Amino acid sequence: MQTPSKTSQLGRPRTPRLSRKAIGRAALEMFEEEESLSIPRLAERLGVRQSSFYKHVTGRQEIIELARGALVERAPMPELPSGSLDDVIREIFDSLRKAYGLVPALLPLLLTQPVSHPAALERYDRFVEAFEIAGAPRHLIIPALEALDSAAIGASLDAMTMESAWSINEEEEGTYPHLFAAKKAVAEHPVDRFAFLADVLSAGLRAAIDDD
Amino acid sequence: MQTPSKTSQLGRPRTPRLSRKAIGRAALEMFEEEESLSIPRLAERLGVRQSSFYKHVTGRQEIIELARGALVERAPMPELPSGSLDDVIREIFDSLRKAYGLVPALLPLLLTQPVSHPAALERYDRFVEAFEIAGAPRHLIIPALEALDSAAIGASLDAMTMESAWSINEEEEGTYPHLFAAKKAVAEHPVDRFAFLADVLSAGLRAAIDDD
DNA sequence: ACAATAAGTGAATGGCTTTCACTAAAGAAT
DNA sequence: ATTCTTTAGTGAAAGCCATTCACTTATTGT
Repeated sequence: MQTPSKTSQLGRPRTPRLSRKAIGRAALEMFEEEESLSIPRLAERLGVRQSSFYKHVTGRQEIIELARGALVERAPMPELPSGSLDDVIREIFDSLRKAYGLVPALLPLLLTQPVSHPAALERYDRFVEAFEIAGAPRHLIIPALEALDSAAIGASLDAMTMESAWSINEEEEGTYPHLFAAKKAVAEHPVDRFAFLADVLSAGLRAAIDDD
Repeated sequence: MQTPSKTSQLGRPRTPRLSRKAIGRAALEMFEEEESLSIPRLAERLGVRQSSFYKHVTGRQEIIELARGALVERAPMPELPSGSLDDVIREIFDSLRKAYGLVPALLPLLLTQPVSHPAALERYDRFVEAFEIAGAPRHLIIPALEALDSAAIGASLDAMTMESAWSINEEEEGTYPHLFAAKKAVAEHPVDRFAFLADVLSAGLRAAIDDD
């Protein structure tokens, strides 16, 4: 009479070891901690073999989409201001950047595939609703949302690429004088990029929408 | 006396088969045609073995940076308007989107590493110069340029992801009613995303800059 | 009780990037 | 001119990766 310490793990387990939700969450954690996704390493994290994933998911792309879902589910839906257009724009942008800021490594991968996870679609649906309530013309809502989304992603990535998006040394000061001076100026007089972008988007979107 | 049809290709060739410029150009072409970069396939294109690259380049990342250089060198520097801020903003945005639109597959990879190719740095240096001439405050030039860059990348990627960034079927109309309606509205009343973004950025950046 | 299905495994395939000892030519020094 | 050093390309291999598939064991439906 031995404790069934059989670790052979063959055949169907009595209790499920995986689920789409667990996969999404673990993938998201992996992106945060390792800045990349590897299926063998994800399997290790979950105490499972790599081939097991393919019972729940068609491939890598789908795991990435599940990570998007996990990201959305982690950040609670913000109070959606039935407020002014300005409030709506700032609230959405803020909500996006907060989520994206946590996992910069995931962003380039999210950019290359359409949003299909239900939790994410639901979130965007609410964003659209807020735009409607604020009185935005319906045909401009999608373009506006796309603009907010890429701006939030771009800013989060810029924030990750430490130092600067342009890598130049001291000795190249003479080669790129204007760029160098501009970098120096912003170093001496730092600008909060998120606040700046929020201002730009708010003013810009309101102008574009009112012109309609 | 035989024609030296020896294809053994061993040892140093009499005339160089590779150069950083040729590698960058070929990589860019490969991104355009195959939407990805693989070193073995790039070697095939250039009639060379994969290990040869490592005599000219430290690795994959550097090849991507050379592709960035090739992209910049392909598009001629636009006439830089010593004009109004509005002109400068639109000219830069247009120049960026034209370049990026040709190689959407490359963009996510460019996003994740700083600009270091001299041709690219030189181009950005001129952009900064144009901002200076237009009278933008120096510490806001870099943030403004970052905003233009991410917007151009985001819009080019959105344009690639055919149909829509949000993938929903007819039968999900009820699940995401606002999103669905907004998609329908923009389908019926199409919006040129680049023109829209140009308007948003122009108005937004001018407002943010004038507020200073 | 039994068939069908579902979840997990193990092994293999074919792709990828990078490294390194090797070869042959070019360029520098004597 | 000869020799030495450096340079550009090769070939083979190591160590990753994602994906597939025949197999095993449990659960579910009849």
